[in-house]
Amino acid sequence: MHKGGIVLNLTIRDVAKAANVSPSTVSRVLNNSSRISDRTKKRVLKVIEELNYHPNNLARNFANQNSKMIGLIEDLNEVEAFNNIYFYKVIFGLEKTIYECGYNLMFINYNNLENKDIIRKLIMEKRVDGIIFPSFLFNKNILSFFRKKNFPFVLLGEPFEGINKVNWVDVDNKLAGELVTQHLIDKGYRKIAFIGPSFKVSFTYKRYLGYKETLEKNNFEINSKYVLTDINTENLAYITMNNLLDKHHEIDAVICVNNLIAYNALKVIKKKGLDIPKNFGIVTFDKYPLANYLEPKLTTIDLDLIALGVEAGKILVQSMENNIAKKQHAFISPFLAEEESTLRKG
Amino acid sequence: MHKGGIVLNLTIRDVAKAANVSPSTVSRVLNNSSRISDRTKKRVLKVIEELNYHPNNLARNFANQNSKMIGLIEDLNEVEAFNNIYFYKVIFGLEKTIYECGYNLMFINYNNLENKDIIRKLIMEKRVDGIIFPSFLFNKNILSFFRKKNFPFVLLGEPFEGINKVNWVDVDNKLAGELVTQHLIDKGYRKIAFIGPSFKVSFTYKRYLGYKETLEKNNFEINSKYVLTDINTENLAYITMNNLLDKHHEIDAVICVNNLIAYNALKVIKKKGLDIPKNFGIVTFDKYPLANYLEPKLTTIDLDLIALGVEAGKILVQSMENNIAKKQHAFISPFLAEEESTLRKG
DNA sequence: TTGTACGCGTTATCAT
DNA sequence: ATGATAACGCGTACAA
Repeated sequence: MHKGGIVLNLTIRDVAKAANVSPSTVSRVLNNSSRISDRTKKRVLKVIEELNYHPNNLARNFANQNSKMIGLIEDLNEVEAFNNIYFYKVIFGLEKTIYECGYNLMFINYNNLENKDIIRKLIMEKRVDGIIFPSFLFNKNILSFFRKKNFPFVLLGEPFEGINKVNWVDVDNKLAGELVTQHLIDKGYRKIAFIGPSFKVSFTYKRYLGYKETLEKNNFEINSKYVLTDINTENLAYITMNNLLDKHHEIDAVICVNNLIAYNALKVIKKKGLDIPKNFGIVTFDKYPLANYLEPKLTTIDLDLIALGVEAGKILVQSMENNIAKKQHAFISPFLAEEESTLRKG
Repeated sequence: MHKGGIVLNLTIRDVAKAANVSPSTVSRVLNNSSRISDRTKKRVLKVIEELNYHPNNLARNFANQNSKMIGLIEDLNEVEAFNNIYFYKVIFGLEKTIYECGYNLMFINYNNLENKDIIRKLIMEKRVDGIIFPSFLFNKNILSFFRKKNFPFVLLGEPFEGINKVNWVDVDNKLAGELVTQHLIDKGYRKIAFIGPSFKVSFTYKRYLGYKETLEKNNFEINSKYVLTDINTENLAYITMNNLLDKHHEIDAVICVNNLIAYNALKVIKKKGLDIPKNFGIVTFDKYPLANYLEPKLTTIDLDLIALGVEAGKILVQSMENNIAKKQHAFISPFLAEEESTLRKG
């Protein structure tokens, strides 16, 4: 296609002309919309093929006033390379799911932004048709904005408030805490410690709740001295575990909320000469990256984070296309993966 | 804004009316384009603020015939959770860089696609303004397509052919091999083995080249029996290392091309009772995820993969905006991070 | 079933 | 420095 010497892109009109139909017919074929005779449809398709015509997505989006794009906001930073497993799996599952539904994924790192009002911007400027973001960015203010706009979104992580008013997905961390605690009890461990970051980190608190309730259910005494939180550096994990074992020789198992804490706790346990799993049990959550590469390999509660991404995508697409008011949430079930660190007779 | 009872979005015309200027003036303010009187500019800006007007990005993209979107194609699969570190850092650096230049990132997982002709599709349909993809997807066919379209792109990884005809970024793997080999030599290790995946995996071969040339430079004999490749499972790594040490007691150091091979090699070395670092040295590439969490901690050649993403973004944006014919490439320099596994007097 | 005509919101060109 | 007007390519209401 040339006009005045400048190469132009093929349009729906060019196809129409070549196929001896009107532009709207071509459009209908493209969107395989209602009632087109098979004969013309085939003819048009053939011309499209011959001319190597590709619809201009910019024009389509404009005409439809949608972007066919789903925004994913994450908060990645440079140092925490260990977060990446979470990110990697969620984005894997999410992209796959939405792509199959005809959407593309736009990724935005909150951490890199100077303008923190990104959510409003994306929506007001019609850059995305739906949006997924971590629940820590959610609040009443944002909620009323979404309400007013009637804009579809899904939170990654159960929000602190309004859990029935919005779509969200999360790992069932309480269940994870229950599973791991019951496992230790079944294996005959009796004095079980719990060590993790701050309770403000929601999965820490949830896992703790599972721990606590399972102890209660089994009529175990709950000793607050066995519960250590606010462990946010590797060094602190080491020191804390060391103090704990010095003070409480009766402790015979520990639940570590993350791989890094487990790594350091394990170091302490080995240094003290305790025999794992015979005299001491240790467990953690999430298999990657370390749990299976320590000596001994750690029993973990493994989390299907790909499924988390898949669910987020499904819920979002559903609420975009059906425009349903009913809010959904998905709890991904964790599962026990027993390894050497608790492998003894119950 | 209402028309016939339906809520419409604010347009540039509404702003124009309210500010008593023409739509084109508003447009000029929005794009802070040439010569607008400060007075009108301020007035328009004030109205935009008051009305809470946001430009419709779909219309903008349509009018400009660009998407302000950069496509990143990666090939992630479900199982290889260890590859993700690479992915995480590259996307971090890339997104940051292009966002600052006014572009958004669209992420596509090649692995999830049934239609493998994604690159052409993205470009023909004008879904992206520039594209970044792994060099294994690159070939003559694709090259001629890009040439014809004059479309900007950057390869992740040095391509096998046409290295001066296209933009690409890569880690300087040959240098990495040199650094690590020279380090071992400086530390007094004399019989150095090399163990990795297939030479078809380009970084394996490059690291090997660095190893080989450094041995030559130091007048060390090159023994092909010390070079073991095609190690693509953990089990194979273990067996191969075991055989190697059984046959060649004189070996006193090993270079492991990745963390997983290093993990298994280390197991063998320890099982054989060799004293690290005193009598045996072991090194690997990339710090994450395992190198610093093994006993002993491994000396590594660390790779700044964030910088890789940053460079890819810079080169792409440059070639999009300047439309320069000159092809660029960036080699990211690796650096030695000495740890316990080679920590002895040279 | 197919064709005609117009509108989507912005930017660019050409006036003034 | 600002305004009027014509694209940009597609989808769709309405007509036939």
